[in-house]
Amino acid sequence: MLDIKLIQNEFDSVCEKLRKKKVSEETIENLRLISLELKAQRAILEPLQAEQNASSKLFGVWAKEGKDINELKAKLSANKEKISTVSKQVKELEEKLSNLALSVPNLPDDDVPSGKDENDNIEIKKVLTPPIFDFTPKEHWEISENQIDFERGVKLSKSRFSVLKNKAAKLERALINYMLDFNAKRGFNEVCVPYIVNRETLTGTGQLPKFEDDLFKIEGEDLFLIPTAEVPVTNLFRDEIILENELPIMMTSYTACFRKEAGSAGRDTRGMIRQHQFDKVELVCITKPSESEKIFDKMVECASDLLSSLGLAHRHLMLCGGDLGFGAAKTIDLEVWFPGQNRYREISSISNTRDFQARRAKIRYKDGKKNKLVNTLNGSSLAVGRTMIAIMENYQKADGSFDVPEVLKSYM
RNA sequence: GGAUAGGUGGGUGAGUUGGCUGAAACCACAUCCCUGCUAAGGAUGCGUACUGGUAACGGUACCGAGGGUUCGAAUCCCUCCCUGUCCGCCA
Repeated sequence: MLDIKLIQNEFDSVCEKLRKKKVSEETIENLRLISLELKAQRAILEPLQAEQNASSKLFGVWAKEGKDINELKAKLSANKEKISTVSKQVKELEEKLSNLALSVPNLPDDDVPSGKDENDNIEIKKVLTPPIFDFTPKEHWEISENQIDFERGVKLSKSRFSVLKNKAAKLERALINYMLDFNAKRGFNEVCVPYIVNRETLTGTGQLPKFEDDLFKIEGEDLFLIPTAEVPVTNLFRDEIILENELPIMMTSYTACFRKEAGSAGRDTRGMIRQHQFDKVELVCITKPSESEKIFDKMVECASDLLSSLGLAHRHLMLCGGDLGFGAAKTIDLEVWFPGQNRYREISSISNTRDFQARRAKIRYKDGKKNKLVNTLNGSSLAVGRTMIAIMENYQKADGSFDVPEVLKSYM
C-alpha cells in the first residue's frame, strides 16, 4: 500500500512513477480525492463526537446531583442522529479508500528502467558460459522419461501436475537440502511455515484483494494455499514492532508453492517449467530502510552464487517498470541457461518491496522512540523444479542420461 | 466436533452492579540523580493510528473482530475468530 500522504503531497511525482507501472492518473486522482473527502468528513464528525462525549459526562454528573436532565437528554439524542449520519458516510469512504488503496501497485525505484514488458528488461551481466555439446541437446522431457511422470501427474490431479521418480525424486530432495544449507552459511535462518494461510496474511504481502483468481482456495474456509513462502514468512512479523537491534532479520524457507496460473493458459504447457505445484526455497529479509539496498545485493549474490556452485550458466536481468510485480519497487531476475530450449529462462526473482508490504502488514521497528515501517525483501533461491530440469539439460549426455553437479553428490 | 474458562498497552495483570479508567500495579525500556563495582536505591518519562496547532498543548478512534442497546460500554446483548482445559478423534 502506498502512503496516502505521499499521494496528497507529491501527487505529480507519484503519478509519474506509477506511469512506469502502467497505472492511470485517474486512479491516483481518485484516491487523492477520496482521501481528501474522508478528511473533510472526519473534520465534521470529530467535533460532534467531542461534544457528545463531553455532554454525556455532564449527564452523569447532573444525574448524580439530582439536576434536571431532560433538556440535556433531548440535545444529546438529536446530536446522536447527526453523528450516526456522518459516521455512516465516513465508514463508506474509509471502505472505498482502503479497497482502492490496496489495489494500487508499489512505486518503482528511481533506477528502474521504464519499459512495457519483459522485452524491455535490461541484462546486467552474464555468469559462466553455457556448455557446448557435441550432439544436439535435448529438452528435459526428452531426457527424463524414467524420471518425471507427466501422465500420472495428470491422472492424479490434472494438467500441470507431475510425479518425480527415481533419480529425479532424489535430486529434488537433494537440491532442497543443499539450497537450505547454502543459504544458512550466508546467514539466513531456516524457518518452516504453514502452506495454508488466511486472508489477512495474503493481504499483508499483496496477493489479496487483487489476485484472488491466482490462488487455490480451501472450500468452505477463508483459507488459501500459499503461492510462495514469501507470504507466510514475511507475515511472521505482521502487526509486530521489532527491536532495532534485531534487524536485519534474514530467513530462508523451503515450501511447496501452489498457483492457478490463471493468466498463462497455453504457456509452457509441456514439461515442468510451469506447474500448479512446485517446490521453492525462498529468502525473506526484514530490514531498516537504510539497509535494504545492501541486503538486496546480498540476496542477489546468494542466489547467483548458488547457481554458480551448481555449475549453471545464468544472467542477471533488471526488470523494467512494466514487468515489475505488484508489490515490487525493484526486481532482479536470474535466468538460467537451458540448452534444450537454447535460451535463458527465469529461475529466481529477487524483489525489494521497500515499505509497501510493511505498511499493509504493519511491520514496524523501534527507531529510538518512534515506530517506523521496515523494508521487506524476498527472493527465490531457488525454484527447485526448474533447477532440477536445468541440471538435467546442462549435464545431459549423448546417451540420454545425465550427471549431477559435484556439490550435490553427498546429498543424493 | 462436544463441554467449559478466557481474550485488556512491549510483557505479566487489575478493572465486568455501565459514567471520575485510554485504562491501576508490577516488569521491561529511556533519561537523570545517588553510589563506586560486576549489585542496590531514588526521580521522571513511556500504547497505536489519524487529526488541530510554529510550539506548549488539544481532539477523535481503538481494551480479539464486527454488529446492537444506551445520553454514555473494556464493562450489557448478538454473531464470528482465537487461546487454555476436559472429552472425542488422529499422524
